[in-house]
Amino acid sequence: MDGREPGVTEATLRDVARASGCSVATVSRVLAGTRPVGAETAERVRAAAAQLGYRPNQAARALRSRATGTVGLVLPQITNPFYPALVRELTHALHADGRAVLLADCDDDPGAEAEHIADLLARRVDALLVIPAHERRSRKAVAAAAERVPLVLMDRGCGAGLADSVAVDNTAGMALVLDHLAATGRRRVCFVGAAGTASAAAERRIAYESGAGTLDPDAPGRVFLGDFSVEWGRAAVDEVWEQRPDALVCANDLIAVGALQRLQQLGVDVPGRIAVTGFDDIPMAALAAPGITTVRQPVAELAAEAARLLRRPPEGGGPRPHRTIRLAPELVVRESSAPPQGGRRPQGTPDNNRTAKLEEAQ
Amino acid sequence: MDGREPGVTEATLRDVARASGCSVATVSRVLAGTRPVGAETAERVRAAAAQLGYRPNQAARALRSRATGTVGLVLPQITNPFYPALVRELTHALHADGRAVLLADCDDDPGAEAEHIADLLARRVDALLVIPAHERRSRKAVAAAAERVPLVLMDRGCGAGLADSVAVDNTAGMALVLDHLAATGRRRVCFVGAAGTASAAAERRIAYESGAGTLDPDAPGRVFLGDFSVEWGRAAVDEVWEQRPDALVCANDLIAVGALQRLQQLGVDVPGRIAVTGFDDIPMAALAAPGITTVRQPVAELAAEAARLLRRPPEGGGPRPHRTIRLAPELVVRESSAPPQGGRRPQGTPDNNRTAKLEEAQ
DNA sequence: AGAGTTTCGGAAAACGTTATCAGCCCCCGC
DNA sequence: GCGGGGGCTGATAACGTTTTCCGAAACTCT
Repeated sequence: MDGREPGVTEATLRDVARASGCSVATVSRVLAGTRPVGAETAERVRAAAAQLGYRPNQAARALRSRATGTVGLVLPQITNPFYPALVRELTHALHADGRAVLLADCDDDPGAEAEHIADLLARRVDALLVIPAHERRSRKAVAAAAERVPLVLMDRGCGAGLADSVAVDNTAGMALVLDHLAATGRRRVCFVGAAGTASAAAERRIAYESGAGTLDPDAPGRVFLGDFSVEWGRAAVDEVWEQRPDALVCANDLIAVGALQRLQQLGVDVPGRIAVTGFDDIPMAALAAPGITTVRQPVAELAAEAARLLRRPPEGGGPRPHRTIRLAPELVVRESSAPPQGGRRPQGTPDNNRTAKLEEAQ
Repeated sequence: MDGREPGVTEATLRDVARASGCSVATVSRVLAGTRPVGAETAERVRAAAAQLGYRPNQAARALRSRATGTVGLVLPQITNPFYPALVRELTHALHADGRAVLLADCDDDPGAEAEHIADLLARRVDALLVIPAHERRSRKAVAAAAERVPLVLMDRGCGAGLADSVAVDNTAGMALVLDHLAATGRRRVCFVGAAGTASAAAERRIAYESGAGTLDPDAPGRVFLGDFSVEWGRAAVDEVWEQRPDALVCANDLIAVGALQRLQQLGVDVPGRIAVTGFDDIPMAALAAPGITTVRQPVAELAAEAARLLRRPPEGGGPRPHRTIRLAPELVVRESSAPPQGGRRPQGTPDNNRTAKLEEAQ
């Protein structure tokens, strides 16, 4: 119907050259805009290209110009509820720069992560965005990659000074939570966090310990550590209960969800008797009942910063100091931390905060 | 440290050839295994390649062999809670075949979808995996793409007979739910679904209408339609209430979550007074309290089938009939549909079904 | 032992771009 | 009138693979 032969083959630069009556070099120039070209010729070329539906072969372009217009995104587990939103913003930011995103899910395995990174390098990605699977065990592969292409670490750290990095300011976030709890009259807070040296775990824990003192001199000591899971959140309630806390500061939303579940199971009034807070603002935090007060990571801004770092390559010749960007988070107050005076759970206002309309339009 | 010059350049086939004392052709052959080659030479080549840390340049390979080893994955919204798990399984299945995944998130916009598809084709993906954003408006771009590369539709339809497709058997899933409700003594069920012609919406609605008759001749008529969102789930409860149902069959888990929230807000006992069921088994279904009985999509199998379809290309010359694969889902019984006799909510057994340990190890 | 047949290795031609290097023409200034 | 800049343009050499196409051996078989 479009006049092409059965052996449907893509229009190439030569075809456009032939059709517009000039050389491949000229066509390349007008299409890439690398060097000035006569107005009339340019017009002819453009017309021919449009008419033939020409699309440059990215493989050839990549081979010749040693740039694929492609960025590798390596993450531990896409099913981690915090990541889909981040991935979404990252792909949008990168697509806006005309770069495509090669996705690799490592299943939390540093070995698989190393393989994926190597594969992406062989595919000649222009840059890498890595959320390391492990603070220590990811280091080697990341370091090796970082000296071959621009690399930005996201969300989690990976030892010191390996590469540029972008993450939320966990310390500021924890301060927001503690201030809020203090302002709404909570006095006996406990921290339910995650053990280990992973940056989010450590930073949030330390931020709590150094910030909780204003509430109660003993508060910094009431720290309970497990992992970043709903299960631990459930279990932590039983551990923490003998401390008679009036607020549970959880190191992320999953822990908070677990804690909330267990508290409700025990018939404890939240927030009347005890407040619960989370971190990250995953979708589930808004949908829990009561909605969970949490710290929203500025996902779009994190993505934008990462894209910006990749745009501006190492420039200087020598080993330039790595750029570390920390973005301020935002406190999202929901019912789980409403002031305790009204002993009853607030009804009828499920979530007045801007809840992304979570819609699954299948 | 590794002896390379500052102008760090990748080892190439020529380098390996020089180092092993044979020609590029031979090196290519032993590394690609396309043709038999002398055992001793092969060994020398392999040693040299390993020693130089040679990795084939995929751009060059793609240019020459017209295959990039890359698959485009186009989806409407990665933040849709059902998709992360699917994306995870897809990337794993494709990586196992040695293919990389280019991810494109369309933000539910068919226009953006068309652009992404065109871009992926320009990047010479070997195949496309598409979850169409819109039943009708995605059709054109998908059809155009389908005649250039192997294309598999997933999860949702896109008009008739465009391409191969893989999805869950919605009809079978709905039957599982209705059988379960009948077996546990529910008699007045209502369906809370989504309007429109999108395949999941339509198929689940029709499956309900044709299957609910065995419970109660009037049941097929008790159908309430909105969209696939938590908000609609909340609102639907109020609409449906005057029907005095003892079971709410929701067309997906988000609706079920919303319905459950509203019911709890109204102080209605679930499952004592009324059962609630969902569809898809998103993570939130397991974590709601009570856990939501739902239909689990066989995500890993769906991904495996899609990968399989892509592996086996259209083969025959002529326009071969499209393959449509429907996989049977699995009923996951949780507390929200426990038999009504015990008027009290079951305590202390939050979710004995195999709940993936949802962990956010930051 | 000679002809056919396999096996292995190299030279070289693609693949579709981009970048370099000349060439051409026209115009300017002496 | 003539040498020398500038704009534009066309050949052509890369880029790093894969893939013919060929020779040169080394076998096999009569």
